[in-house]
Amino acid sequence: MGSTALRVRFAPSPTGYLHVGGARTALFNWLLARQSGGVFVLRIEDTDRTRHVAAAEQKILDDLRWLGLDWDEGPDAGGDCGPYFQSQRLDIYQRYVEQLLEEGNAYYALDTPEELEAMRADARKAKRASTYRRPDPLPTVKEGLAARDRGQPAVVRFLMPPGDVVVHDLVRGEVRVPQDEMEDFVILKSDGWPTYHLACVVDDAMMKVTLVCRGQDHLSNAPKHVALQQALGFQTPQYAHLPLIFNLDGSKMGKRDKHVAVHEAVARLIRDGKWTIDTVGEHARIDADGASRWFGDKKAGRKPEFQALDMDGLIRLAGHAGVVLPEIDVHDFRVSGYLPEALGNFLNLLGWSPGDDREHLSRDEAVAAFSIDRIVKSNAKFDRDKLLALNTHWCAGVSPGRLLEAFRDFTQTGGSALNALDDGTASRVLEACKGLRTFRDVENKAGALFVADAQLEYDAKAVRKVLAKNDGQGYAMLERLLPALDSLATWSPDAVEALLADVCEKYDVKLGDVAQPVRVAVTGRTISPAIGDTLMLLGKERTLTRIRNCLAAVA
RNA sequence: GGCCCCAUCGUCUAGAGGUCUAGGACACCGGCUUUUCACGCCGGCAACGGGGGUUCGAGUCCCCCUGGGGUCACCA
Repeated sequence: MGSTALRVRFAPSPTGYLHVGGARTALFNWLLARQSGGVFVLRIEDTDRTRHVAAAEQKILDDLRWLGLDWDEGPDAGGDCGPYFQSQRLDIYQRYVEQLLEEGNAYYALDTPEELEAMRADARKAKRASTYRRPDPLPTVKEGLAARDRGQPAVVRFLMPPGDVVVHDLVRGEVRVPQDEMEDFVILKSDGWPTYHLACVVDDAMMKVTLVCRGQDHLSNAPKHVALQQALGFQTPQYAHLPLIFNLDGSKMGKRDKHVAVHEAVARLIRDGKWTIDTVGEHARIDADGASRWFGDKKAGRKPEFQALDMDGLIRLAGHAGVVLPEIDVHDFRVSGYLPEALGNFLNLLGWSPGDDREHLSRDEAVAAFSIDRIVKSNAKFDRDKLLALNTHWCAGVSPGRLLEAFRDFTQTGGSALNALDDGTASRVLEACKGLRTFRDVENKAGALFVADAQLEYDAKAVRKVLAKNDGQGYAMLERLLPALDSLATWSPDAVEALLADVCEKYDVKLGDVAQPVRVAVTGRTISPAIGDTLMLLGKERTLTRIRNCLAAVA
């Protein structure tokens, strides 16, 4: 790998939460750095002022940390190549633009949007790839500046030098792009901010990045970047372009998916008369105008504007509408009760494999095993079933302490009612929920134990099938059980289960005939931890209270 | 549409010319376990897109076709 240490970077743009695809890229870069003693740089590419989302950086950093990916240089970490926000490096880009301009490698372009559109149309008709027609003669810098000062749109374009460009990609080999495929792309926007291409090339050079590992959607950018590097006299880093990740059905994993899912549910609620537009605003905590823009108005022919609602509002709205959001961001999985160990393991296996039959890799094992030449070339699909299986595996394999820690993050981040539990209780709940697939399972299985007794809701179907059937056989069983439980001296899972077993023998019935009525009576549902654990968690008093309440309700 | 990239079970993948009657995992199907839901255990189904070459021999190399994807912005 040469004499200098490896320096890699992850460069997200703060437009929302950390996407799983981005997380995979970050993970691979991190792995590369950690296994080689190299440096992992985090850089925020916030040069798009229109798409910038407030506090998005913090969310991204937070989810990166949650995944266990730490960076050596970047926001909160500092470093010698900062600042690590592109919005704070504007003067640097300006310098290089001037250099390019002076050396005749760039020029001011004064085309109007209409002219550009016309060029695109022409190119399409002529079946040409590049659309931009270089002006002849080129405007001088003076003319450009003058036009800009007059308020005319003026951008700076890179003057693409003649000759094909070859990119040496570590996963794809040599990629050659013919010269006429590349046009004079914009490097400085009319608002004075750099485009991605310029900022990225300049920063990678100044931050001494030796290897650029990113998604394959950037492959077609690589030749442009190489040409720019040559014009600026920069060294070209090594490149590795990762295969892309799609939904199982082949569609892209876009954040639109979430809006669409919620929108459909809300439309249904409104159609059924259960909600109005005001309800939407209320739940999403946005004003009436925002709500109506987000939802759209069919009669007025107004399409939904999804940007009217940010992700946090959308999450709130989804909660109220009873929609499980399609999970596409790291944060979604965090809120859904996944372990970072599992998500990381899963992402690690998307586009890479260790080469043997191992599927379960700890982070340390991944650091040891990872290598760029084992990266797969073809795109992958995100199979949630497999992720679920991995999560199940890690939930079972992780230490009780670690599981508790992760569970607390889940209840906190997702706003679970179980967040109120103390550590001791939470541990016992986790223990009683062994076999869990996600932390949501814990909520579903044990949540009813922690609502107030008077608030306990009974599932009608469960009552019918377990308690009421056969002339109230279940209720009868409860009547018999009540005094026995009441007089039970030691309240432990074993003692409770022994008592139930005795009852079975005494009345010659199956364990299910006695345990299920109790379960339904104390939880309102047919699902809960093992009956001994369920009653233990509930405590003797509340168990008896709930059974009495249940009996009283039918009396 | 131009250009670029890719192509093994439904999915993630192993496979770097003979050891491939193609391996593993998830999903699925059967069975076992079981007081619910899960978990767990055992077994089964299931793939080299098509056509040409090269070679004694091709899933593995080459070409074409087909299919999928990316990209063609003053977004990154």
